Amino acid sequence: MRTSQYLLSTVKETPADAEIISHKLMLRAGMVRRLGSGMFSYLPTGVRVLRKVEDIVRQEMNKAGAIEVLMPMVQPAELWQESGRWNTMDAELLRFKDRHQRDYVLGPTHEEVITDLVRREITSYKQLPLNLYQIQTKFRDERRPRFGVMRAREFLMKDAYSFHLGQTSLQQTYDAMYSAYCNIFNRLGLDYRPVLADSGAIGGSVSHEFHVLAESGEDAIAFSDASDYAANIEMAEALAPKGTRPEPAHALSEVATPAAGTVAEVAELLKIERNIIAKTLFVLGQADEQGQQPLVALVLRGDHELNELKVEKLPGIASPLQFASEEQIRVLCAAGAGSVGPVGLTITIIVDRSANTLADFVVGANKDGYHLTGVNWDRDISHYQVADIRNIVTGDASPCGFGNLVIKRGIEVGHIFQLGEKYSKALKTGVLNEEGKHQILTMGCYGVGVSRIVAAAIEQNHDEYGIIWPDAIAPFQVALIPMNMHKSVRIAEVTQQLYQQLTAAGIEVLFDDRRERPGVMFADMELIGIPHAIVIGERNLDNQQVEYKNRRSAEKVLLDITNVVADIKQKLTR
RNA sequence: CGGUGAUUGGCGCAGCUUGGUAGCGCACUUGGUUUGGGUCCAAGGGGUCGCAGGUUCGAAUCCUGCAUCACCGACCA
Repeated sequence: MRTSQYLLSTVKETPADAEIISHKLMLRAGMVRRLGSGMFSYLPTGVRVLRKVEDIVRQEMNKAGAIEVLMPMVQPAELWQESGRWNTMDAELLRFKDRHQRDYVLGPTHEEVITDLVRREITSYKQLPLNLYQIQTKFRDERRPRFGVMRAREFLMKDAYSFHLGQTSLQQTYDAMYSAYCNIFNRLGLDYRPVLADSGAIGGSVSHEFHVLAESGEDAIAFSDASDYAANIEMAEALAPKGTRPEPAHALSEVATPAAGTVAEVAELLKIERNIIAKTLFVLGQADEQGQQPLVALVLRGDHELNELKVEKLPGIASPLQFASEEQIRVLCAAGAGSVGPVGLTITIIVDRSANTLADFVVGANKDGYHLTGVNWDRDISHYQVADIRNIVTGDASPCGFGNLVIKRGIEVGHIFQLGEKYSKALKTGVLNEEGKHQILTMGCYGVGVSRIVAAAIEQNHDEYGIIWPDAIAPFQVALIPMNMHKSVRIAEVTQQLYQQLTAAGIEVLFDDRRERPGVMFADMELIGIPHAIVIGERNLDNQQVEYKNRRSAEKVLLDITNVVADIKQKLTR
């Protein structure tokens, strides 16, 4: 490709609304342009990278035995009503009507459509197992689109769905997808980790996320420093602290804590550490026969954070989790939220494992402006349950039994689930098994965020000059940068010749034939992130040589003109 | 969804307080100059000032409503 025939669209100034580096660089490098909130047009350079990622994903899926299909982005509401997600998915689901006033959704994912397809096409156990995938645009009405294509509303995703007669078969495909995903991210050249995950809104049980590690990642991942254990922070179990709870040493007493509402303020006022304060939160319990939702108290150590996901899974708790209102708290405790505690409460009290090992701790007195000190479990609070309801923190013992946890940030680029029968049951999808009996299918589903990978790759591969593409997904592999070509016939001839040779060898070359100054060409090729550059100049030409420059290492070497193609080929396969 | 802020040429911004019909840098066009790291000089083209209403002799500027976009927050009592 010649730059004069191409749409380079690079810009010097960073548009004001770009927040993270990948977003800025994708705009500056002329890869994408924003159309509306969370919606992007891809310019030629962006498309090239997107297609490379897509191709790798497609190849590895095919290799793993999955078969490609393509399903509509617009889907009839009936299917979503049938699965129940018309009601449960709520705000993220973009709904609209056609001219006949029929309801439709823009597909945020395709479980309903694929399950419907399979229930029509698959009639016998002999056709199973089956793993179908597509690479398709999705639309999710994110509550807050941001970071460019990283969290866009419209995005490109590979989604695969597998169908089985039983858990053994599902596990086999799941394992095959797990290793296919490892192959994908290895080939992409990204630093990634598979982590244990929650299956969230999609439903199901066993699940792994694949994360590209990056400071700007929106997810926190817990790693063991002594094993392969890795889990999304919302999933990582906080083990009960070792050792037993100390015996009470102090009597219960009330202290005035005017104007101290938060844990930090109370700690400051009483000159104590936050970890001997217990904070109490109130959530709604499951509705009884009359539809009444009792309050449930949650007690955590002052320096810990509630894990909503863990709480939501406990019996007796409303799901989705709902916090009690200020009024409800005041009615129950006769005090504002800043002065509440578990002492004297008759409702269900759930205590975090760590808070449970406290002795002589501090809680709100259920009296505005007062706290209790010297509080002890059993002696002062008789009925309570103990559970793991907090987020893990750095240094906690790893649930795997080896080492301690460290927390890193990651960008979720892949997610595999064992769905079970959630959709096949709702949509009554089954076949006759070997015994001639009707059996509901078991499903798995496997997603890769194709457009998100592009942004994630940039987060992990850039410098002050711009993007540094891994070879596998670079928009072009080689940049040809002639010095003063429009004045020197010799330079022009050699560059044309190299362009033809490299192109003929199947190498993707961007030949900068613009009438621009060298600085402009260097800056653009570096911004776009082309991994290998060849600079053709008069001085080196006198020795029948051109200069090679590596984008990542900045290594410069002289190559003999006659060897350029071979030398570049060698660098590309390395 | 809550809070804050923004909206002026393709991009980044000034002008608004104190009303008088729009300006700067980049980009673009033309000519010249320069040519191994975003040259320099000159001359140009391009804007219903987000939309709708109001106040006024007169509105980018003041008032009202709407729209769009962004940031922060959405357990941390």
